[in-house]
Amino acid sequence: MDDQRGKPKKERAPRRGSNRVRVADVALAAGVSGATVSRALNRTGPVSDDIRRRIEQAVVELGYVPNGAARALASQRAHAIAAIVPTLENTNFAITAEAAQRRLVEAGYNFLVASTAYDPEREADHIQSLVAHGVDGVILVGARRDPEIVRFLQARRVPYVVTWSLAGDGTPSVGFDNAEAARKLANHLLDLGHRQIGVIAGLTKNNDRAAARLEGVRRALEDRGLALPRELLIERPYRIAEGQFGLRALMAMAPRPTAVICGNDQLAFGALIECGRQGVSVPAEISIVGFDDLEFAEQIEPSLTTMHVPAEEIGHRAAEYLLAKIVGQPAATTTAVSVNLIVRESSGPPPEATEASTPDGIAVRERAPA
Amino acid sequence: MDDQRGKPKKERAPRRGSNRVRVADVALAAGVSGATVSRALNRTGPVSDDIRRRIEQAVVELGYVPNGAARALASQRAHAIAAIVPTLENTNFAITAEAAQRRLVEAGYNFLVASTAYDPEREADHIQSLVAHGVDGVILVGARRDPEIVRFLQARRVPYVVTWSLAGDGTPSVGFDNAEAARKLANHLLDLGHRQIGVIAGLTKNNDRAAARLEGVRRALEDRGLALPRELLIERPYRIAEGQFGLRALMAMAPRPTAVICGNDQLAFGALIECGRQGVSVPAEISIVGFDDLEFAEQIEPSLTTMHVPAEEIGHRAAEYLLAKIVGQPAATTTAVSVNLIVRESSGPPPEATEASTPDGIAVRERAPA
DNA sequence: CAGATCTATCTTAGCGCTTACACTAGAGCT
DNA sequence: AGCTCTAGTGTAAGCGCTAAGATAGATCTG
Repeated sequence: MDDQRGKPKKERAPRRGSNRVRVADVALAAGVSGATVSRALNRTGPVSDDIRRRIEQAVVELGYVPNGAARALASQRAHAIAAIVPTLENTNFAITAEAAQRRLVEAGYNFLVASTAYDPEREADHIQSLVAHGVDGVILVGARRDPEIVRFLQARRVPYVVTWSLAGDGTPSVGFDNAEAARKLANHLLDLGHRQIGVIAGLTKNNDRAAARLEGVRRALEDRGLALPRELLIERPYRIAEGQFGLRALMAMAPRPTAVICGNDQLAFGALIECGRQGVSVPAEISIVGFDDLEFAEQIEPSLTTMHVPAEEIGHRAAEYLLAKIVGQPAATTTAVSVNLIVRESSGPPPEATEASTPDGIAVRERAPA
Repeated sequence: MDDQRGKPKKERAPRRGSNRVRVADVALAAGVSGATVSRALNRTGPVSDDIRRRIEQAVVELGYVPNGAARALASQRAHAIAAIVPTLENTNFAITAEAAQRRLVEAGYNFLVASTAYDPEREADHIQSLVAHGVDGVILVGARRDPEIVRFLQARRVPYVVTWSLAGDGTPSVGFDNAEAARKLANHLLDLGHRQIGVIAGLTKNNDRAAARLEGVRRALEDRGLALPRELLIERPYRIAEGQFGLRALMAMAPRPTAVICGNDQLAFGALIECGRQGVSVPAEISIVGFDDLEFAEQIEPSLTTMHVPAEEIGHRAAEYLLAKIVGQPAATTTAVSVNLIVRESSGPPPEATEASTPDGIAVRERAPA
């Protein structure tokens, strides 16, 4: 090379980088070029068995570990996928994330998480930042978000998949129809004879799942000519204490509901606990149903009737989808996982059941006989 | 449309990379060199106010976002930190991870997670892989692990911190003394007069926290001249159903314990539920205590006496430690967070309390009076 | 058997950024 | 005035890896 710059030409400073083993070292040891090492290691081109063996041996002997950043820079692939969830405190999302992580790590990908606390802006920020940092795919929760951020993802050609919801439009998603599931839950109660049904929903503001569940309940009621009176609907954050609060509020209503549908199990646990506290017997006096089927649902007293959601499967399939998409394989845009109504002890017929409704389906005021 | 590809002397292939805005573009727009842009953006050298302003404006106008891989490669810093936890299903670890993530993202770092399912080998694999991929720091759970992996971390000069335990040796850690905390819990029961104490511990095999808690209980008993008979100790995975199992087993023992210490709240919930199911009144007939203070602990009937652990604080401080370490700032090697005994309804004096032990402290066989 | 076709491998040019070092002015001293 | 500093900027050398194109044999083929 030349030396045109400055006359004194000082010995170039010692290398900046770490002193770790590099492809060049492996190549030298195996007596081949770096390109061949790369090809052998990434199975990205033909390499003779003999050479491949020599390379593998050299890798082991030298303890070579590829440099992720360099690989990412050169190949434009970070080998990392991110999940952006509302919160990890919700066991469901934790389970979904963990399942995705398991599958991804197995496929040689790293897994990043970020949480939004249900704040769309934070979600947008995270998406931007993670994509900028080069993740190869993104797992999102919920189908509702600013179209701009969707365009951003598409423009950057970063595969993404929505979970816990089914996206109507072309958006890739793995989840289930929250409205339909909630409708089933409501129908279970309606079929048992309940007509005064209260709802303790999750906050629907930035949560399409919560909103859809509520919508599903409304639909079920409408199908029977009933409506959800405003005073029987309570929206609260997903916490046990809020479920307790919700139940107290509902019990204070004049036409006291004979059944309460909760936006998730967390709220239902709270409701159940509050019933216990107030000496209201479940399901004799009131039925309570939840949604998600957390571990506790089966164990609590009385055990909780709820909608089982395969949280783990959602994570697994979302990972699967991205993995396929990244290598350009076709993959079903929409994957519906099945949710199941699990009827347990917390739901039963209303107090003075069968006579409780008039022919036209309008709920009749309970007149406590004593 | 195209024509450039023609046969005549292949014009260097079109650039491989994305067509995104790069520093060079920003530099051009701001009329400075790339180096200055880098310095301005990373505050890594002096830049005049005027130029800084021009650069910032160009960044906004062009929508420049730095390429993480290139930055990582050039600077040998990935701006990413990983947490390796046993499982995210345990709300405690989820909370710790989430808190760390929040702090880290705030500081401009990405956050990776991997879970081990309490398998030391998987933990080692994850550590290797994540460090190889260039993370700048690692958050670990528990202080016990193969010295080799610790050496690896040290050799690679990757800062790491252990959580949920306090490491005796020089290992950086933020947590608490599990043994001491468990000892307090046991003392609470002993002070109430219990002498027949059963334990449903977590699996201690690859879990130093579980082991330490058990050890703490043993120590408390020994301090009063008591021992933990083998048949009163049950080790089970951290699940509600296992707590139920454990309680059933304990109830079948001849000297039926008057109190049960559970390795965590999960197990305690199971025990509590099983008591309810078997009609054993808590705390009148038996006291149950847990460890962790999950959300449910306060709400369950009867509410659970347990050891409160600041899971969030642990995550926050662990992140803080790594952040400091990465930039070479000093940081306390050991951060003890405080745990607190929360006495609730599930613990009380033993059935026929005060007379239950002989002067020398040896528990007396309960002879059911009927 | 020359030319065409493959195959396995090497050469080399980046990927987009940071940073060591060189350089230029103006400020501060003596 | 001559000198030393320092602040602000530019130049260019990589960081460690991948991948396009070039190359050299080996294998066909008519």
